[in-house]
Order: sequence, then C-alpha cells, then structure tokens
Amino acid sequence: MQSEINPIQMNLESILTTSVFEAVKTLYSVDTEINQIQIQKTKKEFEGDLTVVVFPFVKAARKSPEQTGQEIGEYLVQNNPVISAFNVIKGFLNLNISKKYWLETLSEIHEDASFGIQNPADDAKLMMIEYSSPNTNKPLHLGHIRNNLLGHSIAEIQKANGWKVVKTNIVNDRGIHICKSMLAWKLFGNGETPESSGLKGDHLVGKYYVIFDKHYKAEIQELISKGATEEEAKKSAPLILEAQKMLLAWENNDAEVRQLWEMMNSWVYAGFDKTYEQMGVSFDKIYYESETYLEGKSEVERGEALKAFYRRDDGSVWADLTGDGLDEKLLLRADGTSVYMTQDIGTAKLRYNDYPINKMVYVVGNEQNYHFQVLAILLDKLGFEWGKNLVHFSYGMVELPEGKMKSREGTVVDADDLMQEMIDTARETSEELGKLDNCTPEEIQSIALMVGLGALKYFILKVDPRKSMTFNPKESIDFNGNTGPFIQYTHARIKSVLRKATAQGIDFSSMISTNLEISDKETNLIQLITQFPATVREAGEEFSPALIANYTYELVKEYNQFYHDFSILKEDNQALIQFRLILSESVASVVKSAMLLLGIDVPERM
RNA sequence: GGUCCUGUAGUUCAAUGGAUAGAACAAGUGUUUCCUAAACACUAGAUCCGGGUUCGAUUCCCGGCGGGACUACCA
Repeated sequence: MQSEINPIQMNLESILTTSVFEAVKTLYSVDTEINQIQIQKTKKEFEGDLTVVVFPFVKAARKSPEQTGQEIGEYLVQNNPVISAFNVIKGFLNLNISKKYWLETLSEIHEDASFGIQNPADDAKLMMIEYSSPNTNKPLHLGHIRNNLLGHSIAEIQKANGWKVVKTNIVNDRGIHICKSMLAWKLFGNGETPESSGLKGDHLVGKYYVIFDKHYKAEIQELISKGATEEEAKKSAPLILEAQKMLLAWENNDAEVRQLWEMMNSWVYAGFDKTYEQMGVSFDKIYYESETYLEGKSEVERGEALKAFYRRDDGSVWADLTGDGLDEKLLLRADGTSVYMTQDIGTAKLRYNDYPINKMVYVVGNEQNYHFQVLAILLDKLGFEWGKNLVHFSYGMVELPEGKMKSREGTVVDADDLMQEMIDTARETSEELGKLDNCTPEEIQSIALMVGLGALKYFILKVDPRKSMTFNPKESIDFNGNTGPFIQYTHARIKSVLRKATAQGIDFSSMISTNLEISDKETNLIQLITQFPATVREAGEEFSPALIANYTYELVKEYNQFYHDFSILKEDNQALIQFRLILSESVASVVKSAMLLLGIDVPERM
C-alpha cells in the first residue's frame, strides 16, 4: 500500500538506496542493512540536493569517513545517471541530482491531478474517528476548537492515505450536568428562550449552568458556615439533591423532565450546528449518549453476570482493576443511574455493530488517558476482541498564560467569539491594506472568513498535537510570518501571476523542454514539492497535522524567496517562463491540497 | 502518595541518533519607478542540571530540579 502512494519521491530515494547498497557491496564486499543507509535532504548551507550519511560504512571500509564518502561518491556518479556530482564534507556525502531529473519530475507532478492524495479504494479499510463530543450544558470553547480541528484534519489526512473514514460524534446529552442547567432554568429562567433573549441556544443553556453553579456554591458556603464540612456540604446542598432527583426522573422517563430536556437540547443543537458550520467540520454519524447508555447499562449487567464486575451492598456496580495495576472503577451508581464510562461501553458496542470498523480512533484530550486505559480493559473483560485495539488519540490541552481554562472562573475562550474576532481582524487588515477594493461585499466577506479562520486553524494545527499549547488572548493571533494567512497569501500571489499569464495568452499546460538551466532555488522548490506525498503519509502514520503545516510553511517560504529573486513573466526565455509558471502552479496546487488536509481554504486573491 | 506527560532564544513553535540546534513574533536596520510589501534581506538572541550508551545525544537510558494532567457515585 505504501510504496504505491508516491512513486515520484519514493523512486529517487529507493534508487539512491539501491545504488549506495551496490556501491558498498562492490567497494567493500559487504551487504549493508537497508536501514543503515540514511538519505536526507542536504542542509541549506551545503552544496547538493540529497545527502548520504557515511558513518555506518566506515567500519566496513576501514577508511576515514572522508575517504569512504569520496569512494562511494565516485562510484555513484559513474554508475547512476541521475547523480550529476558530489562533494564530501566530514562524514557526509552530498549528491547533486541532475537538472533533467528534476525537470522531468516536475513535469510528471504537474500532470498528476491528485498528486500526493490517495483516494480510498472500494475495499479500503475503515477507520472510525470520534471527535468533538460536546456536553450539551455549555457552548464550545477553545479546547473544543483544538479537538474539532484535529479530528477533522486527521480524518482528511487518513482519507488521503487511502482509508475509508467515518467521522463520528458522541453527544453527551444526558447526565447530571444537563440536569443542572435544566434545574437552574426551571428555577430562575422565567421562561427565557433563545428567541426571547436573542442568545444563541448553546450560550443560553450555558448561562444557566453557570447560574446553577453560583447558587450551588452559595448553598455550600451556607452549610459550611453552619458547621458542615466541605464534603458534606457538597453532597447535601438542596440544589444538588434536586439535580440528582431530576436525573433519576429523567432515567425513569418522567414526561415533564423529558420535555424540558428535549427543549433545551434542541436549543443547544441549533447553536452547535452554527458553530460547526462556521468551523467547517462535519460528521457522518452522530451518536447520542441518551441512546447508547442503556446498551451500556445492560453490558454492565452482563459483566456482572459474568463475574467480571461486582455489586456492592449499596447497589452500586464496580470493576476491580487492581489486577491491572489500576483502581476500582464505578460503572453504575447506587441509585442505578449510569456514568460516563457506562455509556462509552454501550457506544463502542453499538458502533462495532453498525460498521465494519478496522480501526477506532478517539480524539480526546490527554486528561482522559486514564479513562481510555480503563475503557479498553473493561471492553476486554466483556469479551470484545477489539477492546484492546481502540486508539486514544490523546492530544494536549490548550492553556492560557495563567494556566488551564476554568469555566467556573469565567476564563474560557469562547469558540464563537474567537472565530468572529479572527474574521473581523482579517477584514480590517484587508481594508487597511486596500487589497480588496475591487471586490464585491460578498467576496470580501468570503475572503475574511477564509483568512480569519485560516489564521486560527493554522495556529492550532501547526503545533504537535501531543503537546499542550499556550494561547494568549491578549495577543491576537498573527497574520504574518509562520501563519495561515502567509500561506494563503502565497497561494493568492501565485494565482494572480497565473491569471496574468493566461491573460497574455501564454500556454503553460505542459512542459516544452526538460533541457533547461535552472537555478538551485528552483531545483530546491521542485525537491520540496516531491516531498509532499511522503509528508502526507508520515502525517497519517503519526496522526500529526502539524507535519503538514510545517511542510507547507517551508514550501511557501522557499517560494516567496524565489518569487522575490526571480521574475516569471518578464523573463526573456519563453521556455523558462513556461517552466516557472508550471513550477508556480505546482506549488499553488500542493499548497491548496495541503491546506485542505488541515481544513483551511485558500483564496484566489487577498 | 501512585501513574502518566512535559522542560529548546524575551515569547510562541521546529529539529527519523547526524553537519554550525531551525523558524516566526517581539527589538533594531534596510528593500517598492519591478508578476500582490499579508513579502524579501540583514543584526542580536536558546537545548533545566548531573551522569550513562554511541564515531556522534535536543532526541535513547538513569538520577535530580521545575511545570502539568489523572488518580470522583463529574464529564
């Protein structure tokens, strides 16, 4: 599956590897292990395109690294027509690849409409990717943004690597949290609705979650002042008792509670839909906890019958995981209501019933590492052979300079607000620079959307997903430098040149000549382009959109230098003009594909 | 206490065990009769500490120190 993904780049590397293998065998009479042959891109400050590390061969050669490199280099130049020259510095053998090879390669890439992107075959394996997974008691915030962008991007990347992908979302629509919002609304809401308040539905419900917490805290304080311990107070405050009662009523299908629940959830979904739409994410299949938790409950009961789990005197059900080096885990509360883990068991089972899943991936923050460790063990204990194969794609938290975001302390960065802020800034910048003076209001809006969201998405996705990242709300996200807009700008610039070329009647549909003297900057650009397929593959294996982001940045940075130092349309040599147009168009095309893998659109002008 | 993650310029991020540790932002300085200056160029600035493995360690191992997460009848 892999070697077919990118014949172009794979060819060069495997050709060179083979040549080096032969060289070492011929010169020193030893068979080298293939993974000992390390070929890397030559560093900028040295002459050459690709570099062979010679240290692994010096033992066999019984010569100095320099001399070994020299001998291998001579062999390669004589025996491989693709290699035009070499030089040795310390233990590094730098190879020049012939210009003709690069030009032919560019020509091939230019013909390939889906360069670097593999379309899933009919019999491709199926990967289900869960992401987003919101609670219905509060609006989405910056942490969800990272989750959603990662989920969406990883789905795109896996598709580009030939997987069939089902994007799924488990909505945590039931439980004690939503009862808190419901109760607060009932007590303090005076019938407020999204329509009456003008508030987006998810924000309205979130408001009552906060109101609940405020009153709950006050009750706790009062109880403490009357001599209760904090723990006692938390458990016995009237509001929390009331919320628990409501949860029980909900699980018992109480008509009034269910009606309230449905109404408030419908507000939330309308709000979420807007947020998702603006963010550009979507799902193929949505599961609701309210529809899966009963399956989870019956699985827990089955587990109890299997003696995998046990029931305590108070009626609560537990799994003893001390044998696995973990603690005991609650699966059903004493009052019979279910917890997060219960429904996750049910959801997993239903998914495997619904789809022929080859790989199940959960995009969930690293704060839940323990949860997924436990989930895998529990499913295994229940006899599901796939239980241990679940992949928890564990990404780092988004932190503020002061530390973790806390909804109760009002330090969360709201997703809707942040996106709007980015879009507004993009529009203002465009206006200041006078870039879009000839555009219609609709075009201006569409570009502001692309650029503002591009800045946000790139900012999030360029960071290694496993690492936690810092977001400083006081410093707005940049539009210059290593940013989404910089990449988008490069694309727009190229498109502008291509439009001019077309207007002048220049044909650059295919390459006239591969016998051209091209500069090092240009060969380097071609070489960077050839690395795109390998980057997509690596991003898929590593589950890392950041690799795509960093690759694209390197490519456009290089292109901007080229753009600055060379002229395209004002060149005298027609063949060179055509070559540079093809080069530019290929860069634009890779940039567009790469950004699409990140869920970022690129504009034709900006 | 236990388990896990993490520590790179002032800041935000890079670097399959390979060359002189790369960028960007912020600071300072240049480039526009020339295809989009949201650009390009230049200057200054960093691997937490101590051992080990290796021809070679930011990377792997051990021990410190610092930061974080989890360890709920929350999700």
